[in-house]
Amino acid sequence: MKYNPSLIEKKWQKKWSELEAFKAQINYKKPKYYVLEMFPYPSGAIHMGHVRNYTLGDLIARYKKAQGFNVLHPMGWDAFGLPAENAAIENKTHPSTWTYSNIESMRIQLKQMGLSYDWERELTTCDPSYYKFEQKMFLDFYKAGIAYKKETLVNWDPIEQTVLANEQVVDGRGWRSGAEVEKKKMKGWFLKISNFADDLLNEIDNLKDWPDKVKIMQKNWIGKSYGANIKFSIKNSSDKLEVFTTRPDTIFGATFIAISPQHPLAKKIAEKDPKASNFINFCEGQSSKEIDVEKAEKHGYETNLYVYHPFNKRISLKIFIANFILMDYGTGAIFGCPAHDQRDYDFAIKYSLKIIPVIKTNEDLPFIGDGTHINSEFLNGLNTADAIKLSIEKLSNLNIGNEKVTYRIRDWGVSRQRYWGCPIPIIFCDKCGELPVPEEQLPISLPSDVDFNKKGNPLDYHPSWKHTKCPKCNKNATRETDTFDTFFESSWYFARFTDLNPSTAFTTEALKYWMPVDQYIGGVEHAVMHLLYSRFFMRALKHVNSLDITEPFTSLQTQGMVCHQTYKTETEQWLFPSEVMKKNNNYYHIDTQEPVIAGRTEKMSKSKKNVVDPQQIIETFGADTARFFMLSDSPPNRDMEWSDSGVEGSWRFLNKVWKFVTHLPKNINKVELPNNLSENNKELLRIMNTSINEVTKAIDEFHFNIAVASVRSLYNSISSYQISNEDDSAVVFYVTKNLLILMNPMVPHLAEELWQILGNENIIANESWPQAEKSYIEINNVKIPVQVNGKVRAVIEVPKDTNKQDLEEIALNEKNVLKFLNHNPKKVIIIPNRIVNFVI
RNA sequence: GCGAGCGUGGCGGAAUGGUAGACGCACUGGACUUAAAAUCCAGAGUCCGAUAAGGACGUGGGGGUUCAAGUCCCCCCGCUCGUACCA
Repeated sequence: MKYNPSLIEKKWQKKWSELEAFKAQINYKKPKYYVLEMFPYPSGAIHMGHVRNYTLGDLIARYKKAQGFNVLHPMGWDAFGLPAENAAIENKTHPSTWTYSNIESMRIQLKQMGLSYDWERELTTCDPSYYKFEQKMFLDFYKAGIAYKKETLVNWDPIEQTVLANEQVVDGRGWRSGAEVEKKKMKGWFLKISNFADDLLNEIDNLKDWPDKVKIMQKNWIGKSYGANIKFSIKNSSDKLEVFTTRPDTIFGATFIAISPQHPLAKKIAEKDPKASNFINFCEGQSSKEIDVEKAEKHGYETNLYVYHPFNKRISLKIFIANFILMDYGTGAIFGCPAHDQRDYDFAIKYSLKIIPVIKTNEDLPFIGDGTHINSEFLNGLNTADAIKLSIEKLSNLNIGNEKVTYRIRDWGVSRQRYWGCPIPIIFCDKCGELPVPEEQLPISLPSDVDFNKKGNPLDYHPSWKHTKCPKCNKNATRETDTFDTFFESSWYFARFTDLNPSTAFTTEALKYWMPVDQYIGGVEHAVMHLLYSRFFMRALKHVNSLDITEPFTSLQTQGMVCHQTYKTETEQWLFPSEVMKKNNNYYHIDTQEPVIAGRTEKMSKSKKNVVDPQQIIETFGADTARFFMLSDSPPNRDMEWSDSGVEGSWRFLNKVWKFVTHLPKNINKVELPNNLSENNKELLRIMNTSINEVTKAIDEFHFNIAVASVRSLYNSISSYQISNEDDSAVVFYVTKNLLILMNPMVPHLAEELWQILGNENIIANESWPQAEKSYIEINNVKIPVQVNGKVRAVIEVPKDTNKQDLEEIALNEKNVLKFLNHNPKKVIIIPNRIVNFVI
């Protein structure tokens, strides 16, 4: 009987489903474990990134089940978003039709992988039964002052008459129309994440099982900084200009003032100064992406306004309007101290402004570090910390400034001017103004009869959808036509999985039992936004008494990307790996035989065609091989390279295991170990118990590649074991059973089938995880390297815990050690069971 | 630009500050076969040496701490992720 994955995989998938093997139990007394992988956008087909993500989660889910936990392992669809609208325009299919048919095919693919999901808990975010709850959440936020409306600048495509996402702007032009993108002021809805900034920041330190890199990125994103606000008096005016600075100590180095083009003062200046107005228009036409703002050449407009230096009225500083000052940060105005800030320095050089050093240094300017203050009147002689403290004290004594904490994080703009998203439940009435939709009218569903051939937002030009009655005065009114950012849906789906109750978003008991998610797994690209929004959302929902959770994810693991070599023809056309063949270390096109250039290994992407279709792999080798390779190749949090030969290696290994187990003598099915174990028996049991420890530890530490290596080693030991009597057979049988249990989370179909072939009646999915027995693992002898000056010159084998004296003596009997010890050692370092090092 | 991460044989990777290269891929030799594939056995970081014993070098580059550094510290280079309307 040959290993036939397509046969056995279908068989066991059916069996698991019949037995409801992975259904989360409603037994709130049992210890629980909630495993979750970031749910996918239903793009149409699963890709290798999904296969990796979901294999990692499935391994954990099956492992925790074996350890006796009541496991919740659900799956759903992040189903709103731009691609559905793009497909609607390109293929003339309705976003809903397109999305739901994609979900159908992807669900089939996920099932083919044998993932242990509780499919009864599947959810789809574009379904009104899901999004109706978030309309209620929004209304709660609105009433609690967490949601508000304000003006922002958006990318406007004048030809398409639509707002463009940042990714739809290519080199300043609309991706479809090619028109130069304009900036348009628009009102949109925001959530006050800034109100929670301190708590979001402080609690990061309590996220013990999150990767440090993610925690650091979130801290930096929130960007809490301590400094001062300083009110400058404007010359010949009663107006004040307030600036924020983290370095009030450098105030005597100030040589200019710069304000954002969006600053109210800039607008006031522009009213009387057409050149200023032109400059502001120019700045607003520039990209507002952070990366573009930072990289753009610095431009300033020199106004004819001055402010007085706060501590010396004889000094006045000119006000510039500058493109690199962000209105969203601080007060939208800064004082420039070129000697001690790189950007101010660049600006000062460009506009020939004075540079006054106020910190003593021998280094080149700008000097950013700490030091003794000079040219700074009352701050002279102080270091940075003391100077900051004293300058703030003086400012507040004079009533022209105060200590100030500022955050980099901006409020979350949740409005999108698109059709395929959750409608925002607000009504505008000419008489009564802006009003929340009464709760009994929820959900506000999307209309299905929309036309994507017209320009603009389908919800806006739909003939009837937006027209409604004012809930207060019953006169004609209109609906909000903006829909939510799709991060809205993904900010609470994990809590929804705990109970899909149709009438309420959450049920307290289920939430209390299942939340928080014990293990969350997804791409590192979500390190900040999705994860921070989710953390914020729980706090916001708690604030409006919807639930009582602060942190949604106890442990987080971020997976690396799946990469593959790239191939190009000599005419620079990308090729799929399936179009390329290798012959004598050269690459050729499989059909045309033309030479192919093999490029570097990069993240799999459709544009470079370096993708391998999981469907193909599953059909050729089976899901278990795909899973096994995914786990074996690289540690989960690093990038991995998909290679055909690696897959074949995994396939070969699974075949070996299959052949070995199916060829075990039929009569060896013994449950008990023999009473008198031979040395060989003991050695095999030692290896097995060591493997149990290794695999367990590796899984707990998320080093699944090591777990795989350990399983392979164990197999190598079993398969090379010489069976010479019945006792040997019994031991081999016993060890093989344990091997299968260890392999089950990795290759569940194969494990089930072989388990059954060994004569077991229960499924292996219900077996308990083995515990290593210490008595087998203990060893008598250890090998210790002997070094001379840190270089290994011999290895000695000695009884465990041999004392220092004996170790030195034994080491000094080694010929090769003596060869390098031409005189008495200056120092001898001996750590029992570890090392002997002679220093000469 | 800013923030974060990563860099170890031909390749993927392993290594509580204590024998660098576990486990695998590719490769080489052998067995089996008319032959090939598959399978099994063996070898293998590079260089010197005899294919041995043994030695030198070796974890992106440079410097440092230490009896001992892939691991800790400083500087540099390269690649990747994020950068707020892609998900």
